[in-house]
Amino acid sequence: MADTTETEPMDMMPEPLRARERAERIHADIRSRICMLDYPPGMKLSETALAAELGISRTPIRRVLARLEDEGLVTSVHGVGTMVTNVDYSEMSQVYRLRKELVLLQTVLDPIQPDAAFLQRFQALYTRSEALKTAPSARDFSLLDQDTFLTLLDLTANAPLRTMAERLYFRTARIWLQQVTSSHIDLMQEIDIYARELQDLLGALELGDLDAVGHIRRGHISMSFARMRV
Amino acid sequence: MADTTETEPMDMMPEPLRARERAERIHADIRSRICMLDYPPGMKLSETALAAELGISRTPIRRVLARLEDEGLVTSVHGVGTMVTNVDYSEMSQVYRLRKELVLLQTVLDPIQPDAAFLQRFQALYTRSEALKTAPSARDFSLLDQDTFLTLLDLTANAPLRTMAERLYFRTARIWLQQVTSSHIDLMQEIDIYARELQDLLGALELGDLDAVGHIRRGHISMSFARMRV
DNA sequence: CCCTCAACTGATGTATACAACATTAGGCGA
DNA sequence: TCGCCTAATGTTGTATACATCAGTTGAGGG
Repeated sequence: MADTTETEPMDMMPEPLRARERAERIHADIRSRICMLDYPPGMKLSETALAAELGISRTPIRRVLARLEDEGLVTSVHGVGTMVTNVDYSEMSQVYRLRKELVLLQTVLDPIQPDAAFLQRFQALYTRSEALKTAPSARDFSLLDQDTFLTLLDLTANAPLRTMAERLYFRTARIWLQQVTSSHIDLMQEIDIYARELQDLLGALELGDLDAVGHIRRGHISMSFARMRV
Repeated sequence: MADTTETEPMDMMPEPLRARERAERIHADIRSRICMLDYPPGMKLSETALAAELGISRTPIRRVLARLEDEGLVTSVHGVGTMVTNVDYSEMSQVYRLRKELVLLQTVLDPIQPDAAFLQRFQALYTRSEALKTAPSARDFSLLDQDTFLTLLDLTANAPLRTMAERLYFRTARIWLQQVTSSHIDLMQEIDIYARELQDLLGALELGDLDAVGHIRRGHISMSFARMRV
């Protein structure tokens, strides 16, 4: 009698959030394309085109775009289109000043002491930064910076702080890539500086000195911003 | 030939964001109902019912609910419904600890010196707090606290900080009202303390001492949280 | 040649029917 | 009477047709 229907009541993880998960992937995907300048500022993101590309209808696409608009990465105007936002200096300045403060809170509010696995993950990041010296790539650099940020986010258990820091990071992550592309800053120099930063952070992490981690990051965020304003 | 169509090209404010504005109002409205416990935790918010109540379709309602879900005020489950979230102690604790830090940043990062009009607005808030002593009302108290928060938000020009502080505030604003309703804290005592806080803040504002404003608020947030954990 | 305006095009916003899903009530048999 | 299975119901998620809006283009008149 069990042949007629295959209900499979025993499933390790039924994952009733299949739809939610898909939306999450699409969101992260479009966000990544914006931050990697695959979708440059001003570009129109057609809901119809995205829907066709992903093989779904406009409805779930619109939900993702609405979230991206909340996050300040796109703006939708009725009758015109959905355009990737540009980042002006004033806004960028405000975000950076706030990030400089939040990065300190990340190691003060609900700090999580790094374990061996974490140190290994971070060591891999440092290795990548050294590899960039022999094979410079602005895109790979941006990806490394993104992975580093997300890794260091695991040092705090404060969920609201994590989400806010993440929103702020992706809000201005593309600025650096823009500056490199337009040759306003030197790629090789940035790679050298970044490798040193990761080395410094690795040393502080091995000592378990999270306070030092926060201040090292703060200093680098500040200097990185200072080098950009050409 | 102009009789057939009434285009009215001359309008003071064409307001092309009529739809956007409506969504904003609906969002603020539902958010207020949740924070005022008109929609208590666990209550199911039917999209169909809300759409019928507002005389529109489910589509714009769903957009608002999706945003509220991003803000942590509701959770939607496929096939079940959209329920008002509950706030557990751990989450509340994390939010309060973060708010204590952000309230300091609000008067440090991009401070705006209060002008005469601002002082007058704040004076009105203090008057309301004194009026509450003769006519105590938990609901009016919550509304006053909300207005006070939004007013003090104008002391910083940092847009990202403003949006984040606002999100955090509304995330846990209903906790206090819950505690009063369940008689875990004394309403009259809270009103007295709050009136004193507004008096202290008014004095600091009149002196233009924004640093004092931040620290006074920080202390009151901390003590308010301490009084709540029964 | 230039200005005006009206229709066209393509975009987002909305309404609605349908699909997928979870819960519940009820019937049927052991 | 108890347990299981099935159908019904109500929910959110999706697809799609339509409404609304803004930019564009081209024809017509001065």
